[in-house]
Amino acid sequence: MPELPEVETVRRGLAPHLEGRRIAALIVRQPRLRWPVPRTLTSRLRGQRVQKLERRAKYLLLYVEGGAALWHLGMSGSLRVLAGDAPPGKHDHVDLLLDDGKRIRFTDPRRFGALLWAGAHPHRHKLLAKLGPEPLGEDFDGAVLHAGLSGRRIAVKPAIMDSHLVVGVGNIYASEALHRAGLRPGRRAGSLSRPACDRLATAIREVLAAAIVSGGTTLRDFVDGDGQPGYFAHALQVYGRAGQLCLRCGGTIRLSRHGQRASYHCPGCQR
DNA sequence: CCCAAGACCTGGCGGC
DNA sequence: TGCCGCCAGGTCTTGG
Repeated sequence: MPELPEVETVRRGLAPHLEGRRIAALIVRQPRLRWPVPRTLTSRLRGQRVQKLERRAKYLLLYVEGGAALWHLGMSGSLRVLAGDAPPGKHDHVDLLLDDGKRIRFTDPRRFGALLWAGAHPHRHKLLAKLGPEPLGEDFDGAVLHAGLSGRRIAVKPAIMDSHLVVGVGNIYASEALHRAGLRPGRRAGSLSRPACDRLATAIREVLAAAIVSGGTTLRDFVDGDGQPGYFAHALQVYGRAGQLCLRCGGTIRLSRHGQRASYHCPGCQR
């Protein structure tokens, strides 16, 4: 479900509710997520004041005194703010209760999400230590992309989805960014010229930034209220549009597959 | 090191 | 209706 823009929007929606508040309790109804939720997490968080809610890649980092908890939404996870008591549904695995009576509820039907303790130096945690640069940060550009892709024989699409190269490019935005850059998803990663990498890096940044802007309106309603999540609210140019016309050149969007994942591209304007 | 495939889960959909 | 196979926005782990 959540790609980087969604996770960032959730962070922005949640942070004002969390930061500065004290955690009254952590209720874990279903500890069996991607990895078991540590039994000790409850006592680590209870009574602690939330210092900050940060995002790294698609992970949320909940900082308290002594360290940070690491929260990942997986493929089907969501977090939302509830005002008070509300009977949990089948997939409402975790509640974080705050001292003002609010309840942060984690729902995740597929249980690919994770909730872990990352310690006093969370960025050194195994899951974060080897991640590539943030796509919207200063450490990511065409040069980094070019260096990371050179010599690689795999298709460029799965290559840019590898979080060791750059984080936060999920299946939807990989297709969208390649379309924006005019590159076929099946192109050998190592065949991209430096200018092509410049275009692709820029496209990745623009696509993600635009999704954060548009996601901010739809997803915030979801986090705070009872609207529907706005994952498809963005103006997608190719993703999910097989057989339809390309909005740029009028070609017909094609569905292909790289690895096990669906890719969409326009043969007319992507080389 | 590189790459492809498998693994973890549930739910929704189309087809018979 | 019911069952079956396939698909889904992630990403770590394994095996060649």
